[in-house]
Amino acid sequence: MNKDRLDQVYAFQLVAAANQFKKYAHEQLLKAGIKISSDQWVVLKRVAEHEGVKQKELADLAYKDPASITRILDILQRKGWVERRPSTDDRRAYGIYTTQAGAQLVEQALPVAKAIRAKGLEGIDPKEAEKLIHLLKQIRGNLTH
Amino acid sequence: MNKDRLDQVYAFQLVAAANQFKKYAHEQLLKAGIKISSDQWVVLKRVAEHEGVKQKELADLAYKDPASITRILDILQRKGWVERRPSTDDRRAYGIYTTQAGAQLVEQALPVAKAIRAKGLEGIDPKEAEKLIHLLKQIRGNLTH
DNA sequence: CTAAATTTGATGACAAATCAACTATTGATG
DNA sequence: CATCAATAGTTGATTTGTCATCAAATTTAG
Repeated sequence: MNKDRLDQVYAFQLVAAANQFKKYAHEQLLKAGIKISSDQWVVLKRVAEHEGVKQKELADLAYKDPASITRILDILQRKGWVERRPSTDDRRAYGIYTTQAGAQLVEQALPVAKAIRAKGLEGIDPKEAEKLIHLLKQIRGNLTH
Repeated sequence: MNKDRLDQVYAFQLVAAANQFKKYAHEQLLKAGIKISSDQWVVLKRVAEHEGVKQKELADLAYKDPASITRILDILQRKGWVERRPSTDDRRAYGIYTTQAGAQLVEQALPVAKAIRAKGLEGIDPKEAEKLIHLLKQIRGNLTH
């Protein structure tokens, strides 16, 4: 009757589910012939949705640290999926753009990403899924100063 | 009205909430004078609950990779909180035990850990929290072969 | 306009996750 | 019993997250 049993602690399930999601996503994308990680995908997708976005904005959009963005962009650039173009109005900043290959890859990966998300929600009522999103947002808010 | 907007995609919120939890926990534990990460805490707590546990069992209990367990135990050992004692019945394996300092630290950190979890659930109905745990388990199950 | 404060991005250090390769030991099978 | 597969743990490589620090550029104040 130990209330602290780890498998009943939400935080534990939260971290475990997040890890499993990343793992499954990476694996499924690989299986589809797309060598991209879950985090790289999030960033690439955001770039595709906001061509010319600055790294700082990207960090906000993806809820990631600017340092993480720097490194993920390094990888995406190395793979030839995005470009950094010097910003005209601010010489400290870059505008980030997808390359043709990057845009193509986004189109190719979109249905896979959708299938991955659907797989996670199998057997879960859409209403419940809505509630889940709301709860996750609230938790994150509670823990953010 | 884009249903795919990232902030509405559960996986995105899942990962963001998990990261935020780790971050907040680390920060609060530090503020309480306890230099331990969220992941180290999970492992240390499990060791305290299962003195003499083997690393493989620990990996299962904590939903972590054996390689992660090895490295986290290295740190916990370096900090003087756990011991690896050669297993008598299997010369490949170790029994993991908390040291006196480790056991003390668990006692000291327990209320802090509890407070951290409570903070995350502020304003959330306990029934909802139950549901959250269930949903997270189901998602993890859906994505696990 | 100049000096101070802020912002953007990069980098190094550390922790952690994943995968693959490796050693040592154990267990099973012919 | 000898061999061979499975298991426990370690290690290296790569990616990501967080923090702290830094340089360069911009903005704000005096």
